[in-house]
Amino acid sequence: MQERLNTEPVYVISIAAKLAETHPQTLRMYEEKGLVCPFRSANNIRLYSEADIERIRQIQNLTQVMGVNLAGVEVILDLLEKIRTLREELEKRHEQLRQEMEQEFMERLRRVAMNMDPSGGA
Amino acid sequence: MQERLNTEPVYVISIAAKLAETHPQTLRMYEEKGLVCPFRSANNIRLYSEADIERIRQIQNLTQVMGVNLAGVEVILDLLEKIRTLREELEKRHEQLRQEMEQEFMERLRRVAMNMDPSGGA
DNA sequence: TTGCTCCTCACGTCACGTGAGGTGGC
DNA sequence: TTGCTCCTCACGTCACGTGAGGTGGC
Repeated sequence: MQERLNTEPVYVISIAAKLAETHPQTLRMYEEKGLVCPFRSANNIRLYSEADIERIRQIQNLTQVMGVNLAGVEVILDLLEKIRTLREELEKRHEQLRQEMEQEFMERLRRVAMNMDPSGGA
Repeated sequence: MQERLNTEPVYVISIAAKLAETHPQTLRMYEEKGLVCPFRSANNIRLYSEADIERIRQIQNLTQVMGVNLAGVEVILDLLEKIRTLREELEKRHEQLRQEMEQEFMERLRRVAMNMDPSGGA
């Protein structure tokens, strides 16, 4: 439906639980274990964002479908994040290398040109 | 002690269990779940390699220290393997890019030289 | 008042580790 | 025979999910 995830925390716990097809008490447990940390309103009510819901769904998939416990979920989510970071970092390094080599090329080209046409050199 | 891991399967289950500080029955369970698959001798005896022992230690660390269950261990070991592969792959691509750009440089240099010294060109 | 929220306590179920028990081949 | 191996069965413990019970503010 939505083109991008709404990161504004807007869902109270009952709605969040329905959206992620789980139980409010389970969400409170996830928070206690530091797995999903919703915003709190001024009067202490938990408020979940779309991103939170998506994370809850991912956790549900790991626990219910794959049988992973919450200690495992924590490690796995960290590793997935690490993979994402690694990919981005290496993408960046790739681009950086390309630019460095382009610069080196220009430098070498300049030197070669100076050798071939001494009148232009110092 | 050893410089590199011996991949020959040489340890029977009691020795393997002692080396990894666990119990033979636990190793049988790991095998049943497909986590550690030792060789079998002609008379059906399990034989573990150094690499197997190292993997068992890694599993022990995940379960005993970090509290991850075996379903989680399976996912985590897969992800760690994926990270290793990803790193190697991108290392390779990095080197490949370097060579491609070097080739491109030589090509561009050749063209420039032809322009600057028409007598040498066709 | 109704329907939500907050919290804590407790129970059922299941996975994992571990031991026991009985077998068989060097 | 001794000490290993193989296997299966069963129990204790713990984590997780879930419900109940009692509170408080729109």
